[in-house]
Amino acid sequence: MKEQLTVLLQQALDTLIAQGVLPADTRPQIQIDRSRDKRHGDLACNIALALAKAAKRKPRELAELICDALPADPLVTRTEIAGPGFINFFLSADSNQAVIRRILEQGRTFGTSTTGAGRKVQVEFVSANPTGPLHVGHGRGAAVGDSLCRLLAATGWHVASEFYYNDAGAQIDNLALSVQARCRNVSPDDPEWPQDGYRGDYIRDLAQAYLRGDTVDAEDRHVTGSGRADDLDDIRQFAVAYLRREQDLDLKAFAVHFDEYFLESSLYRQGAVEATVERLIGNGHCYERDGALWLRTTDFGDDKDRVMRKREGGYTYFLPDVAYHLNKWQRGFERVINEQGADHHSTVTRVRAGLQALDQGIPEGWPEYVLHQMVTVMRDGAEVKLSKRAGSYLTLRELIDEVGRDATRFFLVARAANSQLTFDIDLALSQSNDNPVYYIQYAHARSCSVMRKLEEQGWQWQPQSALQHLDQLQEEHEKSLLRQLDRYPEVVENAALHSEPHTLANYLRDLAGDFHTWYNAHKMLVEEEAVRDARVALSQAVGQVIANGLDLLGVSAPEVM
RNA sequence: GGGGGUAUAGCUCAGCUGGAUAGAGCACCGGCCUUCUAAGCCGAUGGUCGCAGGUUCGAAUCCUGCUACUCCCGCCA
Repeated sequence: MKEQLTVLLQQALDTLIAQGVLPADTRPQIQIDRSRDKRHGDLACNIALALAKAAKRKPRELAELICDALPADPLVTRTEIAGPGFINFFLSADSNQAVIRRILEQGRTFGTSTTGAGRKVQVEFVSANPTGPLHVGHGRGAAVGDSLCRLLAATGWHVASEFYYNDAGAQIDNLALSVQARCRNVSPDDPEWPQDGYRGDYIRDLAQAYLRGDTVDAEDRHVTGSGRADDLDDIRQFAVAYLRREQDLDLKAFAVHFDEYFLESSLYRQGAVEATVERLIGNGHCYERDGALWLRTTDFGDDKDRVMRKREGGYTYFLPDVAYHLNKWQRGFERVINEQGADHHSTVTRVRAGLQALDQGIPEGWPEYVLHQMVTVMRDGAEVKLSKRAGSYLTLRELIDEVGRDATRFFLVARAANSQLTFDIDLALSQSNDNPVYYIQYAHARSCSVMRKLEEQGWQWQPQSALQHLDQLQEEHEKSLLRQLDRYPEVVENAALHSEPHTLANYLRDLAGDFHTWYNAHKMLVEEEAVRDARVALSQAVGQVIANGLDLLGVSAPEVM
């Protein structure tokens, strides 16, 4: 609808240019906004305010001229000039009601677009090292990252999801030593316990499984434990597989899927790390100091230079990170979005600097980052304390078991990533309108219930004939709902474009609120057939949009509650 | 000390990327009411958008400088 209006406005401006009212070189950005206030019509345009100076006229006067030059169109019933010079458009009832037809015809595809045009985008998220179960912070990454994938796919991108992890570094050695200690019945408080060992109880379970000779099947590896406590390498293999399997189960419980699991070790095996170092040295961005090899990242906006190769010869994590991202670039991803905890923010500049130093024509802002802030968990009005030293923390799976997948996903995705999040378990569990998940799902269930009730009463409802009666939707509540429904495709588009899935969550809460209000105010299953047809059509449309939107958040839309 | 993030109603948070009188839910207050599903419904009150400047027709939104909270700042990952 905005597009049609833009065309009309452009024609009006062309006319004014031809008449000499506007300078010939006017290249205006036509911006059309939805009116917040009903009295300001349906859509508003600020073009007269923006062009007033160029036209050397008062904004209202120019607005008048634009309106006069506007071609007539059945879409627009009338225009009005308001405030400092806004042009308000009042659209025909017909065009407002047409959204229901679009929704019912398009069904599950309503709200999707082809904006991405099949271009390749990769979303990397979670990327937890296999040293323990996933915690709530990983859950936030999983919820946000997976929703981003869904949003991008819905807007026409070719999406690949990826999980990156280190299966061979110092932390994994540490893991193996911890498991070995447990195999030998050493406890975290014993003097022989390894320095910085992983103290959690899961290490004990892991050790027992190893000693039993269990076989573990993870998504990307399969290992049988030998049970030999002396074989540290075997323990390492087993421990990584075991914890990867645990994480797979966590992700499965969360309905999150990855197309690719990428191993840091593979970069070394393929020589990608060496090749990257040589390239960086060859480009003259490196120097030696104190026996270490440094990259001059300050040339690319970092606040200090970074060590790439340590004095003892090993590489810092930063170098494989650069090699990894070069690999992503070579795989042809036009966009790469990395979803990570905000504590990794310092790597952003570093990785981008490294990529620039490679001189491969990689854009400066590539890759994109979505960084999420910390999650704290509340239960019974008090913060659930997480003790890293004792290795005790609330795992993602425990949270899902307690409040369910839908509530967990919704709560973790419903807040802007870059603000801190408090997860209120009591709220997530409550079946009341305080709980947005319940509130939204209930709106969907209600819309389904109306249909069931209709059939019980022996009434017929056919979309084709119902669509003939949309002019019956005259109540204010119905008009607000129509406006709300009409926004949905834009909401999806913007959420995908700006990597902000929380805006979709907010939208759904608003839509559900409008639906409940309408439901309370007006009976749908009235005797009068035309009115009933139209209202059921609206109810169906709302249910469809809620189902579509919830799906993009990875939340189910139950038909009965 | 350097950097990231945040700051909006008593509380939890929105605010469509610069638009018109800043919104919602809780809480509080006043009415109504038990329904096509069982979250009751309607309304009122409540704001120096952290502070101070700047940019322009117009700023919660952009820029600069402060303040508070928070996270990061290793030849760990």
